[in-house]
Amino acid sequence: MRLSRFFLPVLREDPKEAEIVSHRLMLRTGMIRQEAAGIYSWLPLGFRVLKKIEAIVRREMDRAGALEMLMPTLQPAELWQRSGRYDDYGKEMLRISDRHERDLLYGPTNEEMVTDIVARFVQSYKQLPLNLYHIQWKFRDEIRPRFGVMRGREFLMKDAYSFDLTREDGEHAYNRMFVAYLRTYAAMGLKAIPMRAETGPIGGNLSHEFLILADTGESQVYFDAAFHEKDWRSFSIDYDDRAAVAKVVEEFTTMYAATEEMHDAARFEQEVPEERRVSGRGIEVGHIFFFGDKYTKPLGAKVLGPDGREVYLQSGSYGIGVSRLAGAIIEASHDDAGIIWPQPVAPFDVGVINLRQGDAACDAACEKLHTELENAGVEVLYDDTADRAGEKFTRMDLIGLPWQVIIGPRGLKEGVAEVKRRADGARENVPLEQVAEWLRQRLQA
RNA sequence: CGGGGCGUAGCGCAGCCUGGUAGCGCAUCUGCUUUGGGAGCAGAGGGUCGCAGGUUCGAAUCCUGCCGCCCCGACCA
Repeated sequence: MRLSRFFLPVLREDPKEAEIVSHRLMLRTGMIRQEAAGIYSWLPLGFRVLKKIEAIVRREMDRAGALEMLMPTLQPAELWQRSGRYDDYGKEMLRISDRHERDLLYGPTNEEMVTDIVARFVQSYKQLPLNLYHIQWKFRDEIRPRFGVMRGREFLMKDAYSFDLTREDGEHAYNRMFVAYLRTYAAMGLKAIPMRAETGPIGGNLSHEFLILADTGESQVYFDAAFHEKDWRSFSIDYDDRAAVAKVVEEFTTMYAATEEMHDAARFEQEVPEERRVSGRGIEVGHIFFFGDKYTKPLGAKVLGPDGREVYLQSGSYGIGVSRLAGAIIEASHDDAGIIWPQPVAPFDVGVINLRQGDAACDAACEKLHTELENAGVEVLYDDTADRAGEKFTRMDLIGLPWQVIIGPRGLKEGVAEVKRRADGARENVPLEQVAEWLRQRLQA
């Protein structure tokens, strides 16, 4: 992609409304544009990140046996009247009426709808287990939207729903999602600590939140430093092996970790040696619930079991804030110069900087590398603009692509390009003809 | 919803107190010179001063009402 043909409206100055770093950087890099309080357009750069996050979430959900579908943003009120939540949900739910004055709502979540689908089509235990998910925009009319996409009113969420015959099966479904979440965050270069959570308006009795640490987090968290020593890399797992899945869950839930609401200071002090007690701020990036028949009962989702008796399904729901993650990742990964994207979610893998646009040798070398990289399947943003060198460096650091290739007359005399790693600023001169392969190897690693 | 603040050019701001018909920096456009960490010179374009009413010869400025946005608190992916 040539920068001259891309849409990258970077702002030179900090927008005054942005208080926290991710919001500021998302606005400055032209990832998003605010349309109303808590409602954003995703411009091309931001949209690429959103798609990357979504792809990782999708891959891990599919891997864990969940099935992707798509439910609408608008839902009939009637469905929610049956579960009793039409009144319970309060003002946070956006209510709409159509031309026939039928009551609709912009979905804040989809338990009712998915349960209704399952109730209609699933009659036998032989059709279980079932886990359906979608990645769809939600609307919650927050009292106070803030911090950009971290607490928007409209936001993109992956929500999965499991349906099983027995409580044991249901808990295994819960555990599968738990493990899938660990893998998902790890694949984005994040450590998300699972913590026991309150169930809120979703209801139920088994629930965990996943939080990543960042100074600007909205939750106060307390946990055992032993979490830092865990192996967070994507580990392989057989999702059908109940014992293996349960073991991973146990491994990540026995150490103390709690948010403010669930924190028990006495227990914390008793279970965790003083030097390992950590407290800090966290951002909630996922929340999973197991709630048994809370929704299946009122919505009539029941099947015949092997014994010929009717039973209500055991279900759970599992959410990941996809759009919030874009902000959360920036909170966890940036420096004074700008964003430092973990490669799996970076909008492009590599930025090529032509220091002397218009110079025949520089143009030729950049064009050639640009083509080589694209042919090799590397996502590259080539700064072919006539801007000055300093502006190009600053802008490239700001948008935070993992790798930069700097090509100018000075290096060309030696037949080299300078390759810079954004994360730590490490630079290396690489012979021009080897740059594409050099990068390809590092991107695969 | 309670408390605080803001709305003037694409962005950041001044002007408002003390009314006289809008200005600065950056950005944008043209030309020339520059070119390895946000260049210089010369010129140019761009504003319903959030909206509505009122006071006045005259309102960005004073008064009233409304709208929008941000920040702090109680709730949430």
